[in-house]
Amino acid sequence: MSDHDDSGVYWWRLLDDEPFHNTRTKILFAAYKEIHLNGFQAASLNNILAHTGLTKGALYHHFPNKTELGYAVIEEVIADRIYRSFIAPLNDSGRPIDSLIELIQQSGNAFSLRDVQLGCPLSSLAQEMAPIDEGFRTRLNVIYELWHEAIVKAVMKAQQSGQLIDQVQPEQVAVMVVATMEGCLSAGMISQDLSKLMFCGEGLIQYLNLIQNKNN
Amino acid sequence: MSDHDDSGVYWWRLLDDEPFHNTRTKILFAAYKEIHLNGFQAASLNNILAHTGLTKGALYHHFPNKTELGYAVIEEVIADRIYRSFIAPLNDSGRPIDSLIELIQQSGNAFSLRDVQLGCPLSSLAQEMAPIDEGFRTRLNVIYELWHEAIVKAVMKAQQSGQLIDQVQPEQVAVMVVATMEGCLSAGMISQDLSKLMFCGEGLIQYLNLIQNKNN
DNA sequence: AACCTCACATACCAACTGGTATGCTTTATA
DNA sequence: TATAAAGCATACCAGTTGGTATGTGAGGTT
Repeated sequence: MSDHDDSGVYWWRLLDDEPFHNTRTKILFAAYKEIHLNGFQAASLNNILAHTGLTKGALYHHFPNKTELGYAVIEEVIADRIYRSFIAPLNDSGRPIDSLIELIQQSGNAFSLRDVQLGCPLSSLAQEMAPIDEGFRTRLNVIYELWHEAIVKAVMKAQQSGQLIDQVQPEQVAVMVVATMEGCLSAGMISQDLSKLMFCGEGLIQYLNLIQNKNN
Repeated sequence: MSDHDDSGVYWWRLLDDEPFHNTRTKILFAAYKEIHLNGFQAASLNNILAHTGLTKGALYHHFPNKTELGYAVIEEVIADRIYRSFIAPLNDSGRPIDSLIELIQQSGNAFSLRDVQLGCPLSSLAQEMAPIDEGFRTRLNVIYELWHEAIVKAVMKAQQSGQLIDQVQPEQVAVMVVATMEGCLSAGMISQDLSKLMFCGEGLIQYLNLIQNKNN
């Protein structure tokens, strides 16, 4: 079950400048893959080490235990990818809602079938660990809040320049956009159907169009 | 981690007529709870049996292995609860969108804090098992498709009686509604904040209002 | 009464888990 | 150059896992 090939094209592509050369980072990314595939609890330290060629001595030299390794994966790998993929691109646009729509479209198009099959590492970890470990929950929650904040800013900017209809509450839009994006990914994953994911994303885009003023 | 009290009020309340008296069902529901708490892979058969007072002989008399037990939990417990909570209530309304909105509101109000902390058993199981076991994925997908179909019917009915704006595609609305509902639950779970869940739900309701014709 | 099947209980097992104690190099420091 | 510390490797451990082989009592059948 846990064996796999690493040939999948990830939408959160690895960046070239990431320091893969040091042992700690090797373990961190191997752990990220294992966790992404099998979940945290089912992730095997022996598997992680087998993929890196390292041993248990190396692991426990850099991390005190499995739980702290999981925390580090969240803070140093997952947070970074979410930020680069969904938060950073939102900055400073004249028409923030349009650039949000564009971001959703681009994200959707970047998914391979394998990406969709594996699901979103953020939401799957949240589903698994949030109910049973506060350390996981708080660390994952930080990422979600950063994400929300970024969208809130964008919506408020659009609001202030009169691009939105009256009833819109920025925080509500933010929470809903994030929720729907992850829900769309989940729908694509469970159906293993990329078109279903895109279809769902178009629904979200329709919503974002409906809250915009037509006469502007 | 796996110990817990069973005092939580579930929104998918157990119905009185469910046959708890026979051994198979006892195991089934104990397994459901364990899986809902810890996920399937981390669910311990020994824990399940300890909660029922039964032994391994009983379990392996009724189920060939752990995986088949998981399948049975999906088909006989989870499917039933989703159907009763979200699918059956959608039938035959004069104003289907309004009754869908009402269903969303009622569901939201029925959540206790503990319900939200635990998350949705359907989506958490999907996140965990869909990528690594086809048997789980297909069985969970059946539930989602039934859910989608029911909403598609409702939207088409509203469409045919001219209650919706032109751009609406029923299947798109269906996929998005389900996706957003689960995303809202996820947002509530990760923040451990009921108001965030409700807030997200109101966003979805706003969407459902926006796709309705105002002059009707 | 003999027999058989069902419905479990008991005892046990190999495999794997996270974690630890110790040893060995290499590098930095003094 | 002596010494300390960092950065790993090796070997090992108790606990837990899913799974199995066997035993046993009740109920029905002939």
